[in-house]
Amino acid sequence: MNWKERFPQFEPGLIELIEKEAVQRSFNAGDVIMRTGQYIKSTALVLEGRVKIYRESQDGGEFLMYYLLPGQACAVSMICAIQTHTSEVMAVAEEDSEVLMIPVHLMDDMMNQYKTWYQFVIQTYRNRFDELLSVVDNIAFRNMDERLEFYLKRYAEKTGKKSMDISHQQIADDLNSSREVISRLLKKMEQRNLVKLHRNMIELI
Amino acid sequence: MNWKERFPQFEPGLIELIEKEAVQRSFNAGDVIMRTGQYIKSTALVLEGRVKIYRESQDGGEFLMYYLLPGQACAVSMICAIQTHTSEVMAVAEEDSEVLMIPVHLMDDMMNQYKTWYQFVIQTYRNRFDELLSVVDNIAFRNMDERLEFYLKRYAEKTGKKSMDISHQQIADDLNSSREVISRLLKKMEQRNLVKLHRNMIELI
DNA sequence: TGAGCCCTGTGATTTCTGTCACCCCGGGAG
DNA sequence: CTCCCGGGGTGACAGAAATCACAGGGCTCA
Repeated sequence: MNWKERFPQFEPGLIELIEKEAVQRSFNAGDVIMRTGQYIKSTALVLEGRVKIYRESQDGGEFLMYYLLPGQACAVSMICAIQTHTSEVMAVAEEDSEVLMIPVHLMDDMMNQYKTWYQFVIQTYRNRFDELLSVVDNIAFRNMDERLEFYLKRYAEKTGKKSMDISHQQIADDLNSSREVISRLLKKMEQRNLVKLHRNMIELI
Repeated sequence: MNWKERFPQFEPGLIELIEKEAVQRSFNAGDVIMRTGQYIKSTALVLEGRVKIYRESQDGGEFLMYYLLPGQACAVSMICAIQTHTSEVMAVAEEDSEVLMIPVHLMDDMMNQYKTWYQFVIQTYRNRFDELLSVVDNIAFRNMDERLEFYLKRYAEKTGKKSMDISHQQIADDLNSSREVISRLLKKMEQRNLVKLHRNMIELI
């Protein structure tokens, strides 16, 4: 699929520029696209697949913030890009993914010259900010059982599937919890007839 | 103090427009500037004082996100403004404050016509996003004792004072915790010689 | 076929936090 | 001055979650 179809709103001049300067890269499921502390050289637009953005703590903990789907971009990479910062988050391909990498040194001009670009950037900030807000809500106000339900619901939404191929351990990592806790809570959900548990797979009901 | 001195970066045309269309309002300490669920009619720029932005849960819990100081603006009000949404956060004056209210229907044109304005908006998004990230870090990875230390440090930074006039109950509210827990943790901090406790006042060391 | 690994279930224990109960103290209102 | 109220200290307890320990089952690979 041609990348332009993912971003039909972009104006011709912008498309030309991207065509000339950006690089399209493929990642396999599990590949790290951007690492915490890494110097950012490009802004990433997702074309295909699914990218997971999460935060890392000093002592090895992880915490999932949100997913990027085709047509979306990483707000953090834009933020850091403009300031020539290092990344504050990890980006990992959760499925095989196609990503368009736009060199950061172009950002300033693109913002100035292409209205459709800065609209896209603003839109991106807004969406990520909103998602971050709901994430804050969850960890600030909710117990693990409710957070788990939210997690599963969101996962199903993003993948569009009712059955998710994921282990309890992975969920625990994403929620910065532990496997046993997740297992127990899932068991309870199964008893409430909300899910059906299988090996490496959870079915939503 | 004239509001223009708070925003020296704004270009002449923008200043004129704001002069003509915006309204300056005064709030006393404790006044609610924006309520959760309220329809947003203006974007707020802080001129004087200190404004607290926090999230509310359905069941009465609060959770402090960050402070706005003079020269800063509420990213959330911009987000909602552009989409003509309702507010997702509370904004309360923590000190007597002066706020410039810019009607939301102007936002689109301002973004298009005034470069200094959209730079300001982008900057605002970036800063708030960054703050939100560090907030997420704290609640996701840290225990209450570390969150408390972070809270006190930030409070001292924002006010520029080493002694803060605040009750344990207020801190507990901001952290969505309870008074007893905060009291105990503060006691421990006092034993570690990090603070000195007084009635309605905490001294940082 | 057997070894090793990962996934899952489950009990026991511990730590952290929230909640309840009750205390004292200081300061302002009457 | 006394009363009352909000601020703060503290113990006891409850519940959530993390941690430890261990067992069984399935899958892969030699």
